[in-house]
Amino acid sequence: MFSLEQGQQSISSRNLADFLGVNPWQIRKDFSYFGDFGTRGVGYNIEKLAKQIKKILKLDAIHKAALVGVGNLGSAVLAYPGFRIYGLNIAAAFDTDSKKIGRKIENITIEDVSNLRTLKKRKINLAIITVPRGAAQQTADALVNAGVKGILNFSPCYITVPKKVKVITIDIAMDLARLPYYIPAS
Amino acid sequence: MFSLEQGQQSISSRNLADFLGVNPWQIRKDFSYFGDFGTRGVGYNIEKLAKQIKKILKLDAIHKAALVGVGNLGSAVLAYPGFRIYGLNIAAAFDTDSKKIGRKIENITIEDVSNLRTLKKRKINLAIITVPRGAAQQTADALVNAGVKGILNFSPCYITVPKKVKVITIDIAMDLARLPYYIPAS
DNA sequence: CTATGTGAATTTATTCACAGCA
DNA sequence: TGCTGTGAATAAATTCACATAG
Repeated sequence: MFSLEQGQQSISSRNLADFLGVNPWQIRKDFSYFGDFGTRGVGYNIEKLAKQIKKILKLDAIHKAALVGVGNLGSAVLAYPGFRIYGLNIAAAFDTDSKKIGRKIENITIEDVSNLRTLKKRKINLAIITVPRGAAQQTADALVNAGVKGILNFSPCYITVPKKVKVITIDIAMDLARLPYYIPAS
Repeated sequence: MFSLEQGQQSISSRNLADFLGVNPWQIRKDFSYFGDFGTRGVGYNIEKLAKQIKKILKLDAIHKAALVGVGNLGSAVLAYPGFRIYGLNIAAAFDTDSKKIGRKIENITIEDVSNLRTLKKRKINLAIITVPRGAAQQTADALVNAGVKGILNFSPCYITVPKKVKVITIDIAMDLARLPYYIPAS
């Protein structure tokens, strides 16, 4: 179905399509919308392709993010591997619990939420909300005030922000709820 | 923009559309594909509508799920509110750590992963994987063996399963990486 | 000869406009 | 009159076919 040797320079639309489970012409059409970065008769240079895609997705620069709420979920997110390959860097963590403040987790010192207003100065404009549901909105308000432009929200609730701010909400229960749809009736 | 009184019986396609941020005719067209469950001149009976949607999404029955890996992330998922409204019930938790086995968390006793094979007997066919990346594939294999039909995977890696099994992977880093795309260059 | 890039053909989705029912 | 449900019109996405570059 799919073969790609270690150290290979290029990949064809067919190889990519097989790997992703789509058609070759979809790959080619989609790429062509952003310019022609393939070589006829050969395929797509892997390094060049990765660079192009990162530029298109605006992942060609380092982005710093803050995390608010260092409970179980927050700790898990801080320990989550793989942020780096997207150019992401969790640069600060905040909580309200005085027992946690000052402690270090994953090399990051937990700060009091009152320090959130320093985010703009520190050029952090992404944030992750992992606080209890009841505190989500006020946390979002504080983040927006601190100049944050994008929020990843793990609280199972709607939060209201100015429309210049982008919010992505991850509702674990909703994701789990999608599964039964694909399962044939027993 | 949107008004809906407490205790109201029906909702119009316009109200729903405003609330969801889409057009009224989208609502009507989409619903019509599944039959006509609205009343002309009035709107959609809320209770009936909810029941229909639950049936379409196969959420009209209780689904039991198991969680494997009771670390920070697993504990957070067990404590996550809101599973019930989707008819979901996390009925079992598993780990390999003998220090955790037997302990109770959120009223669920943590079992040894060797007990996974009992899932079929217990009619649990959904599972959540919150184990470290290196253990994800073998966990998935054990789950498939135990008759699990749907897996929600929080490990940032591809897992291979028979195609009759549905996997939804949540990669927190990838979700965070989506945000910069929406943020105007500073 | 191989694999891209792209117009043209086809299919699918969205939007509109209004007939029909409460 | 008000709002749904749906055929028709429009727009968008997908698929095809092939000229073209390496």
